[in-house]
Amino acid sequence: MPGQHTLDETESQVATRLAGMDLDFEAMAVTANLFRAANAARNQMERTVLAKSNLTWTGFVVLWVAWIWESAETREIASEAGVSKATLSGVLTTLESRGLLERKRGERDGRLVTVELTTAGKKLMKGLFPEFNKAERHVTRGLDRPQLPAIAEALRQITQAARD
Amino acid sequence: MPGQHTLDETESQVATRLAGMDLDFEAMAVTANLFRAANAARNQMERTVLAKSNLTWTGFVVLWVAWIWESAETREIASEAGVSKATLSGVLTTLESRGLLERKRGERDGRLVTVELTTAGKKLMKGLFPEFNKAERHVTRGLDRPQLPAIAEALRQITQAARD
DNA sequence: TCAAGATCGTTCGGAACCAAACTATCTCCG
DNA sequence: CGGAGATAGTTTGGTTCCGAACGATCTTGA
Repeated sequence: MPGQHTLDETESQVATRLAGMDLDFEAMAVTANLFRAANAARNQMERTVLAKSNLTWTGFVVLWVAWIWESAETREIASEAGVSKATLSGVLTTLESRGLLERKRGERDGRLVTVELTTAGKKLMKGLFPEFNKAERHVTRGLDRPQLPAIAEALRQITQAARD
Repeated sequence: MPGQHTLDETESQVATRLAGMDLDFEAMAVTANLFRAANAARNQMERTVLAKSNLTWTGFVVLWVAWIWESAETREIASEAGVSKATLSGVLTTLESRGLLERKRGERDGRLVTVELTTAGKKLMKGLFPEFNKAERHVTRGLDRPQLPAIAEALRQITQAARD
C-alpha cells in the first residue's frame, strides 16, 4: 500500500523534521497518539456497530447519554457528548424525527428542554450497547488487562487538565 | 452549575444503570475516557491556539502533515489526518484558496495529487507549532512525567487494534 | 494492443458542526 | 411590582464531514 506510513515511520520523520526546536516531544507523542487512537476507534465502531443501525457517532452518544440518565436536560447532553448546544439542537431534531426520543418542555422552568428515549429508542440501545461494548473490548485488546484502570485514569487526568 | 455532572458522577451512574449486564466495564472506561480526553484536548487547543489563526482543527492537521513530510500525496494526508478523501478534498480547496498550500498533479502518475506548503504556509506552521506544543504540554501536565512514554505506547496499541 | 479492472481525486447530497444572533423565560433587586 | 440582566434552547450562515457515484488515469493480461 504505497503512500501509507507506519506509526513508527511517522514518528521518526517528526523527530528529524523538528529536531533542534525546543519542544516537549513526550507530550507531543501522547497527544498525537491520543487523537490517532480516538479517531481509529471511532471509525472502527462507526463501521462495525453503528452503520447497520444507520446511526452517526454523535447520534449514538446522544442516545446513550439520555439512556443512561433516564431523562436528561439538553445542556447536560451537550456537555457529556462534547458538542455545542447548536449542534445538539440539530441532532435532537434528527433523532426525534426518527422516533427515537422525545423533547419535553420543562414545567417548572419554561426555558429548559428535557430529553427522553421513546420505547423504540430504549429498545435500540438495549440491543446495540452490548455490541458497542464488544467493539470497546476489541479496540482495547492489545493492552495489558491489569493496566486498564490506570490508562482510564490517565485519560481522566488529560480531560481534567484540558478543561480550563 | 446545575445540570453538570462530574466524571465520577457519570461513571457511577453508568455502573448502576448497566449493572447486571454482561459487559466489559474496564474496556468501557478506557474508551469512554479516550473520547472525552480527545474531545476536551481538541476543544482546548482550538480555542487557545488555532482560533487566533482562523484555522480549524482539520485544517491545522492537514497543514501539519504536509509540513512534516515536506510534500505529501493526498491519500497519505487523509490517512494521517484521519479524514476521508472526500473531506480532504474540500479542506485542501479551502487552504489553497487562503494561499497556505498548493496542489500539484503527479507527473509520473496523472491520477495523483501532491500537496506542498507555500512560503506563507511554512511561516504559519513555524510560528504556530511551538504554541501548539505548549498546549500539548498543558493538557498532559496532570500526568506523571516518567509515565508519558508508556501512555503514548498504550494509545498506539489502541490505534493498532482499531485498524482491522 | 487494447479492453477489463483497479486506483486516484473530485463532486454531490445530506448530516454534523460551531459561533453569533435571536426569542423566550426566569431571577434579582430597587 | 417591573425592568435589567442572566440563562436556555433555537435559528442562521458557513465550514467540515462522509459514503456513494463519478470521470480520469494507470495496470494487467490475453
